[in-house]
Amino acid sequence: MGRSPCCDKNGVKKGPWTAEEDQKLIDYIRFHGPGNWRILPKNAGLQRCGKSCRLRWTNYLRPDIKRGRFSFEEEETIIQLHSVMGNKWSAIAARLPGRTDNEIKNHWNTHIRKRLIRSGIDPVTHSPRLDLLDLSSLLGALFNQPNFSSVATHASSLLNPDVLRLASLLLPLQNPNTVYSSNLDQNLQTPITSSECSQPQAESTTPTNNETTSFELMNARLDDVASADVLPPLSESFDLDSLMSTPMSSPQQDSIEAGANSSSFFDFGFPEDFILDDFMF
DNA sequence: AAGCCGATCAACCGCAATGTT
DNA sequence: CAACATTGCGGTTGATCGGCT
Repeated sequence: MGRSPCCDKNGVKKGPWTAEEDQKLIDYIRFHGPGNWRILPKNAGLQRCGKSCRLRWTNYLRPDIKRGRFSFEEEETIIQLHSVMGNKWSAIAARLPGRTDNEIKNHWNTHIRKRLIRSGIDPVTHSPRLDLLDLSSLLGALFNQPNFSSVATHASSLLNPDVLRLASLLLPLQNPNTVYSSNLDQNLQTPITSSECSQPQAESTTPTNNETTSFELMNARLDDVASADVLPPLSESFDLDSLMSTPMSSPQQDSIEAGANSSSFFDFGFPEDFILDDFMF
């Protein structure tokens, strides 16, 4: 036996409320007060489920509801509260007089969340998206260190080892002072805009060697640079998805897409011999 | 003018917590 | 204490609208 329905589905209207229905509900609650939602629709002469009446009242008809656009201050408050509370919309709404949890949730999902993503901020953690946004800068600085091995030891505890290995492959291992480093230095100084990211950048990043890129060769190559105990071999299950999502708390697809759009990760430029499919197992 | 598409938001659904018998 | 009812909450859906082609 499943859970009994909250109301009898037969004869119960669904969908948008009419002005007449709204008026009936308002009149009833004005006289009797809210509550007893199960019997309310019958007493008020409404062909609605009690749950639907409660929702309509709390989210739309309540006299203390403030409607209209969210002010800048309200948005900032929501962001602040969300960073502490997460998706506790009712708790956030309790601190924003006149706003309902539903309204705040909708506004978050349609406006604020997208704005944060565009700004390179993870809307879940409220931290800068270091994994994608500044990965090239981070790794550029890392690989240009003269004492790379010791730095990598520390970095490997912070980053997905697969990221480090892939980045190692993409960097000019035999000649670290080629166009790659200048490209990376540039990245350190100038943030990449999304429009810039969409531009192909292959011409300045083409390596000269024509080695084939296989899984084994990759590991062998990396072993020349960093000792194996610093960087473990690429895991068999490694793929770009894991790389893209590693430090991110939210697996939501559009976060990934937005991150990729604004990311400077691919500004390394792939060597000609780099076969992306080699990473797709 | 018509069709498509993305954004928005009201409303719904399912589940969990809480209250009542 | 168990069973059931009610309420609250967060995620999701779908109708609507406006911009674009």
